[in-house]
Amino acid sequence: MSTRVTLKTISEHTGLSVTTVSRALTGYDDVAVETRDKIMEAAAELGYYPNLTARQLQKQRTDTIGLILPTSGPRYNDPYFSELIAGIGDEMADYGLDLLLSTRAPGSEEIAAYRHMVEGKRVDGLIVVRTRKQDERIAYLAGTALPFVAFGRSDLEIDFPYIDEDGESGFFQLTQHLISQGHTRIGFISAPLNLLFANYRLEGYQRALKENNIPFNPEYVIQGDLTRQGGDRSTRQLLQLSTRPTAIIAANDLMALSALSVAREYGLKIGRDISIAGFDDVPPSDIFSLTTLRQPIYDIGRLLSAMLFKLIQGEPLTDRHLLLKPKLIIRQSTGQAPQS
Amino acid sequence: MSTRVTLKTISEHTGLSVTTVSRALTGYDDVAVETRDKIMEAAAELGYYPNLTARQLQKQRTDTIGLILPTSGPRYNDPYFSELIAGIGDEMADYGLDLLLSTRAPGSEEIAAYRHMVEGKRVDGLIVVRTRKQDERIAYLAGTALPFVAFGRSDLEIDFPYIDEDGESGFFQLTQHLISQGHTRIGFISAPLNLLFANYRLEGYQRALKENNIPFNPEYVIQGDLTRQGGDRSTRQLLQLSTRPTAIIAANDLMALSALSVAREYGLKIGRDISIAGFDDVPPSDIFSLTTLRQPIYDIGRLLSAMLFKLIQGEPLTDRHLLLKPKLIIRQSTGQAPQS
DNA sequence: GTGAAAGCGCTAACAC
DNA sequence: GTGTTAGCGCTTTCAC
Repeated sequence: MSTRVTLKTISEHTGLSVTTVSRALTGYDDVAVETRDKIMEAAAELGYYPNLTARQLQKQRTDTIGLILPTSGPRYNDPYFSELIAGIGDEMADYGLDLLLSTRAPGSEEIAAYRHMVEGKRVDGLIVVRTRKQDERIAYLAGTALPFVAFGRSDLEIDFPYIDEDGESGFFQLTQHLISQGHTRIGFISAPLNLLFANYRLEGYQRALKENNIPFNPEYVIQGDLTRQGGDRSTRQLLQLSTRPTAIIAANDLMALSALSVAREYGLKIGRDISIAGFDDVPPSDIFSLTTLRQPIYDIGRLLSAMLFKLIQGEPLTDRHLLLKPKLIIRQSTGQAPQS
Repeated sequence: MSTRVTLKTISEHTGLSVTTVSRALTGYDDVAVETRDKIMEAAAELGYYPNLTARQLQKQRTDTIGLILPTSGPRYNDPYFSELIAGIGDEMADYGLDLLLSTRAPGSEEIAAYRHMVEGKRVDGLIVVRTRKQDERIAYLAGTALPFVAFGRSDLEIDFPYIDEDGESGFFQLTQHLISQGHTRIGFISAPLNLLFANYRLEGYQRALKENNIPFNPEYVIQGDLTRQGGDRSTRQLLQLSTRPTAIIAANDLMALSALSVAREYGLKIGRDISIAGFDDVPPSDIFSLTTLRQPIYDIGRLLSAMLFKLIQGEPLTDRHLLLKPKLIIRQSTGQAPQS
């Protein structure tokens, strides 16, 4: 059964040249109707399917885009990437493009994976996610002819197409909301500051404090690592302070959910004794009435793909830079500040 | 800059034939040391990187494995797949294999995606996840020469390599545990029964009831859909019964977490008024002290990949079938059955 | 409308 | 040791 069926096979079966077979199958219209029918029939009968690798080599196009996920440690810990992949995958499927995916921890191996895809000519374009300070991936890709889009801005002096959520505005809004509920001691569990979005979120928080003349207390800012464990640790640190915060904002939902749990353990009633909020609105967050900023990750995946597809097609982009406003979702985990 | 550097380029620069260049670069030892050095140098200088597509065509090997995720609807909703992808991606990276990923809802499009990968010769092997009743993917692949492994067993009369968790034993254990705590009215939020694992889990639950002479009450079994929303709906249905269950088991954590939240809404104290348990032990579950069965999804991803790699290499498998025992993790969400 | 020839970039068999 | 030739399976001129 595994006798390979190629154009040649069909050519031999029909007595027509490989060229004609190719043209008939590709749907060219300069082929006589009856030859086409004959070829189609033979192809169906033989179970022909084009060898995509051969086609790629010939066309110098892979119809594939690349995505390299920056992992960290054995556990992945974030529904975030699931959503993103689904968005990208679904959109790419609409365009008939495949997705080549790798997982690699930041570092030299990661760049090697990029080189592998780019210089090995395995993809027509790339999506970079979770941009970092002085992002080497961006720097590398910018020196390349390959189209790419990023989820996240950059501090490099390079112009490239991206989509980002406006974390500054989001966390400003959220902090502002908490302040309006009487909170002045607001803890902040940050993401690692080498991730660019972490900085924006922190800035939004700081701006809100400033505009409300609330002094910035460095003790209230803890650098978490976006994981459950990090959220747990950071929350404990905050709750052990002599004057503990009445509210805690975490840079992502996963850490906020951890905070929820730790606070309960401390006997605090969520939304009354302490307010807690996050960022992302990932699936389990609504279950726990977590106040958060909604970031439509699935849709962002689709948008990124749509942008990249246009770039690959050589079409102009209407917007090279898209800054999405996250939506504040107020739930039960935040409330009036306690009278202290 | 984008002048393609191929073997030919190096050949011209060094005055050596393409063949020799190829051999030197691939590390054959039948090349004179000085020619090799000369070639290496030229390659480095020119920034040569092999065209992987060309190599694939020639070697009839793609060094790529495929994974098609069965998605359903716009939201993906499950940290489960993130973990799995990380496991697969990390292991494949160790083998130097790439991962070609698609997302497709079950149906004809899905099979088309499989055909695309298989018959288009895009991959050397495939991983099938979440097996279903009369799984057409398995049936299709079994009729193919391509190596594949599955996460999940099958009800088809086909022998194929798989890894599965023993959901029957897991849910038997869990149900048994609840019964030993005095529960006799135990609700069960099932996964869709076309998913094979759903049946095993249900059977484990039923066996535990039977062995303890507790009559099976069909009203207590609701078919959920593994999502947050499904868990919510199903829980409400259970809690509205005239004699409501004192415990609820859900086929996955996401639904169990929903149940937790709904029960709270009903004013029930978790672990006292009602016991709730799930399956998976995904990241947020420990935060909410959910009793559950731990399934090491990341590791399963690695194991699946290791198996597939062996198959591709033509090495024999030590175990064609691996049935993992999930580990019962007892947390605060379950406790003694209330009196009454 | 159809076919012959060339070539995408690589590796492998076989000379020399 | 190195080069020549052939070929992986496809598409694309360019004749006829």
